[in-house]
Amino acid sequence: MRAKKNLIRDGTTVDVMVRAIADRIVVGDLKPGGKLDEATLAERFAVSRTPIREALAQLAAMGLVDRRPNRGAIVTAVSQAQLASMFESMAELEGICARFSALRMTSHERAALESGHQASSRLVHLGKEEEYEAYNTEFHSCLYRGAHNTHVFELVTLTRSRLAPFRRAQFRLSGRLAKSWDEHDAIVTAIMRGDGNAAGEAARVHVNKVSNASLVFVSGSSD
Amino acid sequence: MRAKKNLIRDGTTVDVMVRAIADRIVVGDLKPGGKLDEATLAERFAVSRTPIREALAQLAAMGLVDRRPNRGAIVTAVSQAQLASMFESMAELEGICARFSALRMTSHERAALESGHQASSRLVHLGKEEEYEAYNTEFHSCLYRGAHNTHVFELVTLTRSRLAPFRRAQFRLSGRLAKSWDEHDAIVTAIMRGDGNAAGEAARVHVNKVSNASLVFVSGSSD
DNA sequence: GATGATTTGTACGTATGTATA
DNA sequence: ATATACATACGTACAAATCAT
Repeated sequence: MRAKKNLIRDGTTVDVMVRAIADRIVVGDLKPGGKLDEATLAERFAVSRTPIREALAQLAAMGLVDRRPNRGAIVTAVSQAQLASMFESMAELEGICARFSALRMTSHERAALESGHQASSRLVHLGKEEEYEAYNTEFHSCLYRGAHNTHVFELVTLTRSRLAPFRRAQFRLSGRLAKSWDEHDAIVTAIMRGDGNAAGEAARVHVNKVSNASLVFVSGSSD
Repeated sequence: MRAKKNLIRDGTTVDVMVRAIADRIVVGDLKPGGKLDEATLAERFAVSRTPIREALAQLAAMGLVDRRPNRGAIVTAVSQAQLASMFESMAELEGICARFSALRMTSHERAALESGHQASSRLVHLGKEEEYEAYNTEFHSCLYRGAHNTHVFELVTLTRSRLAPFRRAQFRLSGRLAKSWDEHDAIVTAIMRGDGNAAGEAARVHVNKVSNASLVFVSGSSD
């Protein structure tokens, strides 16, 4: 009887729904401000309304959807100001992670960070945007883990997931790939030196650059 | 006019349940590690299991309860290490708020902060712990708002609510009241000067002191 | 402004999965 | 290890509220 759920490790149906709906939001399939009809979603995923409701509640707690009593749920429509505040928070949180990483990373973690970073230069030279984006995610995850603070990890992960819908195509801008690597390099160098303040500052600068790129992208689109 | 809505905004019963259960946890009525039986809670609050389930889901998203598939929910049992990481996060977040506050508070906000702070010295001299605690909450809320960053506000509020169960009696320790005021004073002074870095540093120091006091309390008590 | 239609909120029943003897 | 007991997860039914006409 386990044949059905063998593909991916799915705990409960609610979790599957959370990921499914979140994906549709992140991918842009469901647009900010768009209505999320429980019955429609239930039918679309061939489940009852109950798990959909719980999934929406969780997504609301994550901040991805907005849910008003008796009036249904919509994809969270973030204002430009709110978006800016989220990017600013992200920069601060990453700054914290980088600072802590510089002070606390194990030698193994440092080695992994550096080797991954060096290897990524190849992706830059080849202009492999997709692959660099994947590496980039891992790079930042290294910083989050390297901070050795579970709560900061949760906060930065939460913020990152909330920002996800607005970070598409961040590497499409001219020269962002090479610049991103240089900024990573500054962070890595500082961490290797064990210079927490420098690492934090470099990370803040880096994320702020990404933010500006994304904000330009978002405001460029018509909404 | 709907008379009820103006008094308290108790939209849905789920929200009421969230607050009710959260209160019982924060107050210590439900202890970390304690089982949260849906049927029992439903009976206790005279509602069906459905809103209880949704409330538990939300509380799980907030991190106050831990919910394992098919195995029920328990009040989140935080390890000493996790608790330390949360306090550390809190210090960082408050540092960010104080730094931003120093740079961004309106003149009106600055005036309110300073006047409240000066007025609170009276409470210290009179040894009014309860009232000072209430003021202290307001003081920190001022910093959160003064940062003018909605996302940071959410993060710091979330973290604060998670720490709430462990912050009881923080002012019972010898001399904490006067020391707290002095630390506040350093923060306020830096903000008035518009010195962001000094304000951030002062806030971090302040929260770390509170953390140490609370950690001693937690590890000292045997519940 | 009232009424009908649609959608959310709550109650409850059944089955599956987990823990215990 | 098998079976039994029990709590949870999901589905369905009904009530209440919102909106559209």
